[in-house]
Amino acid sequence: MNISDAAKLSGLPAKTIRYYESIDLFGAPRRAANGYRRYENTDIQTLCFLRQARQFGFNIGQCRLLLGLYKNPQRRSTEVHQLVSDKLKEVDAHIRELGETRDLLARLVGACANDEDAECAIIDTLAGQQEQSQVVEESKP
Amino acid sequence: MNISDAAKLSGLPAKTIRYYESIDLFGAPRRAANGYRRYENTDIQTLCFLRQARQFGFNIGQCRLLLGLYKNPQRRSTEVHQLVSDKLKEVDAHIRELGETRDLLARLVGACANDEDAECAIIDTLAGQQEQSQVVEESKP
DNA sequence: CTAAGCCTTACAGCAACTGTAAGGTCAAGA
DNA sequence: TCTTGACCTTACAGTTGCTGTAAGGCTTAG
Repeated sequence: MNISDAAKLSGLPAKTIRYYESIDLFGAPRRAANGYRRYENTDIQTLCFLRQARQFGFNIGQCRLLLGLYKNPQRRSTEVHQLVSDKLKEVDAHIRELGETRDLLARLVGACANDEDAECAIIDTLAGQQEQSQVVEESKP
Repeated sequence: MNISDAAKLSGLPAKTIRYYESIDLFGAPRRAANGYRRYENTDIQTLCFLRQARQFGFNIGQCRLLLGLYKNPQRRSTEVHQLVSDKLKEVDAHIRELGETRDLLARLVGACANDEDAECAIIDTLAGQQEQSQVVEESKP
């Protein structure tokens, strides 16, 4: 099948499939006489694997590792487990971080008068110079 | 003061300050005779504002808007409120999305035997072809 | 014959920086 | 005075994971 069929079946844009080929994430398929890429059903499996892994937040390097395990019949499931639980920790950390940002934003929203006045607690907070402990002298007055 | 002082005081890398100048987010400061950028204390306020806004997840475009409001004494706090509560909604949506990913990952981790065997529920799940409803015929068999 | 709809490559662009190279400036110490 | 090191400058490339665009070739239906 041609690349657009592979795209439909895998759920990845054709452009992305070519991109994965260009970075050697997905092996180059054989070509038809006219130069068109020809994909097999097994290629679709692999492309789906990549789409899913990306959807789960694995970056390209991690996808490469996962794909190596996927293709390796001698893999041990504990290796896969390790990769995925590391990613889980990563996502958890990200969620916590975002949660803190969320709370700070909520506090800002709550503090703002939300009226026609120029005075604004949000602006005041954003302009706060947390990093500045003292005023520095001009290098050359 | 020179750019490295401004960097220390604002908490932004000097490189980032130059970058903000290059994209017209932060106005170019006057130059000393030797060509060095000279920053005033009021510049530090603005740079801190930008650092904080970026930390809160506002992108450069949104920072531009916020900065406009910051610098405009005729602003109405409701405009600021709008921007920030929009961002809050954005962050909430992002957190929900990540939460779903987290749950799916946790399910994967739970399903994996985590042993020396090659059989792995994670690999099986990732290879699942959700998008594929039927096998497509070869375009040219 | 032509028009649409595929396919190909190559290059540019996105966000928001960060790294590197190549060179100018400045203050302190031997 | 020379030199060393820490600044500063610009310009360009690289990062991540694609996506858009251009320019052209192939294929198929009418």
